[in-house]
Amino acid sequence: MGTTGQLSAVPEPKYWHLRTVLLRAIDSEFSTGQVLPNERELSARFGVARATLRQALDQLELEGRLVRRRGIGTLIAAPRVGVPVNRQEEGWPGTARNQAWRTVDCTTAPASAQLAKGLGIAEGATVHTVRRVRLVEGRAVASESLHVPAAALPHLPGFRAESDRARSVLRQLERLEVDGESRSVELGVAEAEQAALLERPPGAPVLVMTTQYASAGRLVALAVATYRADTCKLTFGEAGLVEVTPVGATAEVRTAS
Amino acid sequence: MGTTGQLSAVPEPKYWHLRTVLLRAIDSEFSTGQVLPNERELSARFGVARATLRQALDQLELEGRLVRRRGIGTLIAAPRVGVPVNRQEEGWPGTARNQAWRTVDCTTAPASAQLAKGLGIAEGATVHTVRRVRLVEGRAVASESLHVPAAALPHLPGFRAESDRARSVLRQLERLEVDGESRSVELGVAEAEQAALLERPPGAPVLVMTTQYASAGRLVALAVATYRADTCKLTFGEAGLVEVTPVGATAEVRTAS
DNA sequence: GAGTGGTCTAGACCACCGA
DNA sequence: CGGTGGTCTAGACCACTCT
Repeated sequence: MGTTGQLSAVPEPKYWHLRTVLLRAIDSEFSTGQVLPNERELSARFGVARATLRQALDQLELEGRLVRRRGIGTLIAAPRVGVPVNRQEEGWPGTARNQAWRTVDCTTAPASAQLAKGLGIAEGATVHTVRRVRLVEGRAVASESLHVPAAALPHLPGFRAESDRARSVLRQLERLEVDGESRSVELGVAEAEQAALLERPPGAPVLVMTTQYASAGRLVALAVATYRADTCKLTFGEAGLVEVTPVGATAEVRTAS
Repeated sequence: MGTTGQLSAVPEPKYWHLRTVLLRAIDSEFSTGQVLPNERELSARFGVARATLRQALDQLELEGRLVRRRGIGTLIAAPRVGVPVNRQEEGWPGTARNQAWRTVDCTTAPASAQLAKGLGIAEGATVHTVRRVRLVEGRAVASESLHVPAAALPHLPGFRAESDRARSVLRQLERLEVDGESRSVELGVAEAEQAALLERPPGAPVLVMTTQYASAGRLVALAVATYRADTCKLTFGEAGLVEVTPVGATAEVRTAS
């Protein structure tokens, strides 16, 4: 005994310790938008390899505390914006005067097996798909694919320009009196296409929200929305019982011991 | 011109390309629980450094497609389980015959500034905190801190054993007729303590769900729950309009082009 | 002990940004 | 152009698990 004699129960990895140190520094000594020293200097200052330092920064970026911009530097991130996902706030029926969504394109095609299952229809049935981007303060925070079976929209006018068709689909949906919805949220990463729409590199973490809309007991739409996980906090429920909860996301909520 | 002459618009990083290749392989050639070849062999097979291969595996793990176990290997992950977060399903009022939650401990202490703000009470006011772990099929999927101002529980009996006090707090809350809730979900990473409860290493990605419960227009509880992002998909709303939507999390929902 | 994933290093080159 | 973060390499050692 004594060869590796240590009292340290589980020697914390360097990068994790570094993360903690940096997190404290961020909380106490820096403010939003401020740039950190560059990675080469930080790694030297802490006496670790650059890769190790980067591992710590990766964590903090995942937590939404840092933003790294190629060619610029590493900045302190602004607190995440709360994005309401109520049906009303979402501006979904009510497209008219809500600038929060920008339509990208609209396609009509037979449903894939996967999509058919999600919509509860037969594979190959015709489905309209509207792709939209959600904007908050001018920045893209989410991209959504809204799938609507053609069968659910009996009165859709014939051929039109793409942008017109998108509007038609949304308006028809609005008239359908959606009376129920079922949502799920999980973690994902942005594929190339999504990433481009969200102005992020491929592989960026996203919150994938899948919503089934029902009308008169039947599914009438399936929406798959990917929200930037770095900048977004999804908010549900009766809008704002009390103002946004600023309780630390990751940091534990502690009462004095 | 011609010095770096390439037609490839944006040369995809190797690790991202690798991820795509591996993802296809996972989808087509492997099934849940199966183990992949080890990292050294895979990196050799693809002709990349091990670190690069690991970067690709990191992505797939974040997407919940792989599980890596030290000393064992890299396995194909089971599909994420849908975890309902309705008030009923949550077994929150209704603690009695719901085995889904296991109480860890219960403390009573003055509220920190942060916590006070989240609860809309004065800093230093007494708050009961019940920590619980949510189990699904015997596995811990979430850990929750439920904060309840003492002022909201007028009839709480005096001193008791910790486990008894936890029960009392929950039962009192149950009688309070919660009539509203406001939730938010964001991405975080597990700190040491959470990580231990969730049987995950520190830094593991989690979905942080913050819930404010109201009764008669007043906030009566604040819950901060961290769900394992690797294995969980949070499901909201009128439980199951249709069965679970198996639409790919990250994979785009595509209609034939 | 043999095999696995986890951490860490020291260095290189690239892509992007601003001056 | 110089400075930044992003990618990639080849190697080392550690912690863990199973046999």
